[in-house]
Amino acid sequence: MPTIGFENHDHAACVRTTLDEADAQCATNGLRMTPVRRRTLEILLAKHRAMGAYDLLEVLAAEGLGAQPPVAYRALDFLVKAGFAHKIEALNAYIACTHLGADHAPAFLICRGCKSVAETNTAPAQGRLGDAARAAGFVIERTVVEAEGLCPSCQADSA
Amino acid sequence: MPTIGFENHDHAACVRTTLDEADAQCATNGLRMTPVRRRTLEILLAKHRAMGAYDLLEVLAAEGLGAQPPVAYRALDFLVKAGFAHKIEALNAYIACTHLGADHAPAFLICRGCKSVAETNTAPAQGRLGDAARAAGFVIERTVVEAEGLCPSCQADSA
DNA sequence: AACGTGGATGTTATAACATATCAAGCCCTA
DNA sequence: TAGGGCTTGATATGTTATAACATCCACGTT
Repeated sequence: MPTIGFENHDHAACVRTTLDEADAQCATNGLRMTPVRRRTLEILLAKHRAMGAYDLLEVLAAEGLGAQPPVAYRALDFLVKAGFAHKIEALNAYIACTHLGADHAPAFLICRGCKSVAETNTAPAQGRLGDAARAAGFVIERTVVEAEGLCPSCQADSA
Repeated sequence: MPTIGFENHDHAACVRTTLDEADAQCATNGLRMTPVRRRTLEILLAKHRAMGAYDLLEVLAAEGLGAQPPVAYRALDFLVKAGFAHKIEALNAYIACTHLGADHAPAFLICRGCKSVAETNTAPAQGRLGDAARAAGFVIERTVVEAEGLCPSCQADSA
């Protein structure tokens, strides 16, 4: 599973195939991919960046898809629960999943220069965190792993 | 470095020695441990739980130490920058550091049952996250590692 | 076709978290 | 004792998130 985020790629295809995959997963799992939800995912995919709920809401509102905060939060909750998007806790923002279909514990590399976010993955239960949890008798259900720093191009800029 | 949080311990002593250590570090590093800052740390230590900035503010206000949000946020910023406290991103809340003095990359075990938080540590740059960062050319400056789940006593309760 | 159920959406309001800004005070030190 | 820099006081506002309740719509049953 590659780290996706800082390199270039065929973006239109990436959006299309991910939407298709999400549709397929909804069909398989009995989830309802409604217009607001689908458009929300599409916006996140197209932007390819972490977006605040209100940034998203602005776009939805301009398209007549609902102008109140709960609309955006409901759509995001759905996408996050379904695994189609992730919340970046350090930014209070949301981003489309780039590893759709893979059962993964996501981790993020967040550039403080250009605000881009790359998704990769971890196996937190296998490292020192897992050791500590086992030692404490703690059962891990979900992990948040985020690294802030500088992406290659912002390192070059600051040099 | 042990994981601190779910087990019992001599709490009064833990508060006292940590405050002393923080005072000592301020003296060493030319930081100013003012009344608001010291009391803020003491409250966090005594509570021994993640607290929202407004929970904290309520306590400070009752003691005449400043009733407006910036007072709490400034004190928390100072403590976080000094390494005396940490922000739990997944909760938008703050907790006193239990590993004061150690140069550490903190990690947290957050119980969704009783809301208690245990601090442990990680070496994120050494695991898969570090591998992914190196492969992407990303330089990590700070990491957020948080695990949500159930502590031993809440597992027992739900069984 | 009528009906009931459950999920999804519309809408209002408000809670919770966080910061910008500017004025005033304190402390060191030269 | 004057100046600079950090700290605090105070007002206002910005940002993120949810509670609560009404309405709608798809779907399966009668």
